[in-house]
Amino acid sequence: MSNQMSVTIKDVSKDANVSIKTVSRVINNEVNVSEDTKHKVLQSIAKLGFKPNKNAQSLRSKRSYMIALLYDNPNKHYLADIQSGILQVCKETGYNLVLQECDYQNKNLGTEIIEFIRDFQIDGLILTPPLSDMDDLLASLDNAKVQYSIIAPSDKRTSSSYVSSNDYDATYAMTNKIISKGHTDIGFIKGHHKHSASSLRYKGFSDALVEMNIPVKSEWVKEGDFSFDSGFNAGLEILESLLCPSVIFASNDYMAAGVMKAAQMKGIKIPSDLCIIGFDDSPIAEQLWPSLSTIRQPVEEMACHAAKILLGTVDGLSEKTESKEFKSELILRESLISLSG
Amino acid sequence: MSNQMSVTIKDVSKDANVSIKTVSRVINNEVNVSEDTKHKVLQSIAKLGFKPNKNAQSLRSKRSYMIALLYDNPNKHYLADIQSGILQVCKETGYNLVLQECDYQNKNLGTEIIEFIRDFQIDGLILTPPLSDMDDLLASLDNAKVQYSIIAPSDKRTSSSYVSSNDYDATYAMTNKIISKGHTDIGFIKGHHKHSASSLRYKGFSDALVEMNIPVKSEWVKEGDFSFDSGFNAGLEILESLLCPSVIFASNDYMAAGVMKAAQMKGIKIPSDLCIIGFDDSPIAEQLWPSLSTIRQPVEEMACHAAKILLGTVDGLSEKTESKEFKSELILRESLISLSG
DNA sequence: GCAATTGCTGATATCGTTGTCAAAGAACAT
DNA sequence: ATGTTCTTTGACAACGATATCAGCAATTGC
Repeated sequence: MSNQMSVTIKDVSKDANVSIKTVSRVINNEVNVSEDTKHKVLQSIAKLGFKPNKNAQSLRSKRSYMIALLYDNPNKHYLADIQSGILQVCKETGYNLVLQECDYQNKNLGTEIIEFIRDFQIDGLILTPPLSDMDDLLASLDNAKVQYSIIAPSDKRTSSSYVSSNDYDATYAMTNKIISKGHTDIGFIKGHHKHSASSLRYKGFSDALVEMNIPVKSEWVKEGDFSFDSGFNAGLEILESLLCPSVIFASNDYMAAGVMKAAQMKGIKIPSDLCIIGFDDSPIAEQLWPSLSTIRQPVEEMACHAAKILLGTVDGLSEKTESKEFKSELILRESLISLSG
Repeated sequence: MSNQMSVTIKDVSKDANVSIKTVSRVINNEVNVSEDTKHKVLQSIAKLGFKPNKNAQSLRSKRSYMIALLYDNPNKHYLADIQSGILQVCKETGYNLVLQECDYQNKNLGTEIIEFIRDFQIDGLILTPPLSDMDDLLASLDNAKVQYSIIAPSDKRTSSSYVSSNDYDATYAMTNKIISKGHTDIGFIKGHHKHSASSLRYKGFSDALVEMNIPVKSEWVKEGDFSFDSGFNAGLEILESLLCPSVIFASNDYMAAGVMKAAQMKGIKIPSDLCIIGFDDSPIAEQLWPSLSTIRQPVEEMACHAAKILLGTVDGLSEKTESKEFKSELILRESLISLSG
């Protein structure tokens, strides 16, 4: 039978025959509590099944034990992975996650976020692209002394706390892999221009080409926005050129899937007539036929790390965690083959 | 410049020259406050930019202004839609959403959920399938007097608060549509057996066949678990039968996509050799080639409604919202054509 | 040996609300 | 005029934790 009334710090203090302050000290792992009393208190806590009341803690200590995830990203798989990474850490540390969808085009975004934090006394934020790419936003957060950690490609180092991915290196490596298979006619579909990942991925691609003395053909380079439709349209455009490339490298898997559909509709055989490469290793990459060669970033792990960083600075109890760059992995599947003839 | 210290009810009471209790009354829309004082207080609130402190409110009133979404569902698009529906309502009402991933096989699930609610003083729950299908879980929640609303197929009426979908009618209608195109050899892939939607969808299918005097061929009926892989495997099995059906109807789009890949790998042309039908209208349905005929449920709207129902019972301020059944819509795309010959 | 420091503990104020209860005045009934 | 009810209001306690500060004992320094 569970009691209607919940156990409070007062009950524990009575049971353990100490003051409530001492119980509080034990809960918060403060120094200067003798081993004896600590043990006594912990026993009473376990015996009574005491759990501190979050609201009372928050009210008094001005901390909410809540962190918020800010996002403006249509990719639901990406977001879901981010969420589960953060939730893992939250579960361990007793924090709670609040979701906040933002509009990156909103002029008052900074103000609204700071207001949101004040209203709910949010302890810290985790920002994902493209929000993590907005320097002015980060500046206002810094200015308001808001704690946050960001998940972003490797060129963003404005924040002291970040988790980054090596987008440049990844596309550079993949492009070399493509070239090593004998291809020289390679198209590219860029991502949304507001994401810093977009330019980094393109730069990795073009640098690799240039380094091998392969010219970048501008009619084979299109700009998408990471959506399936934009990939589909860009794919159609490229495939209507007089001369078609033998490979199209899209900046994410959804756009790559769009290219694949466009090619299939035009009767172009994949991979014999056209190879397609994506980025992200979304579930769809494996589900397409032929399956998509792509690049995997450990998104969930990155989110996990971002949460640890944030809680390390926000929560005195947790240990500090360092910023870190995560490495991507090339995933080679059916959609990329050696150039025949 | 925003003040470091935030404005409290005390500041408002001083400014409006009333007691703090009267301010509290105005905030909470209590009766028996004269129009004059109410107006005065509201003006002071606006002037000072006062926002009640959630933690203090929660501590005193024993309500957290947080609701939780419980789920155990691998379909990320579905979850994302559910989330955004709930978040819309939360934003309007000032509530907050907490995510809680559950394991439906966990023997102690009921106990753990009740503990979770007690710890965080969660005001109410929203349950999604398959959790919303677990009668024993719902019973323990009822028993613990936990407020919740459920999103589930139409046969679940244990809770007084539910949002339901007409899965039976939808597959029944789609099956008739298939038959009207001249098909009689129709395979079916069931969903995960723990979801009540699975049996309802199958029943809608088989009832429609039986009613038209078309026998259900058991070698063309397989059980999947809503995942792409399970659809792929079930598809392979069916397509290796001596006699292949001219249509395969899968209980969701991911399984349908699996079937499509299996067929394409075996060189079976879609839709001329085999038509494929899905369920859910996930984004992938439009992205496949040929695009998938499927059934759309207004998931986001349903979640929105579920949140309104919950807050109607939890929050005295919100108005009560009634339970409701939402209708599905048949989406006909390239993957279904009339039987030729 | 005495002062200064350190380690441990508890009494009490406090966070910002809502709940309880009583009081004052108006309205109405007798 | 008096009693009863209803409306409106405020003083003060309470929610369950942490913060402040003071006190006492044990240790250290000289």
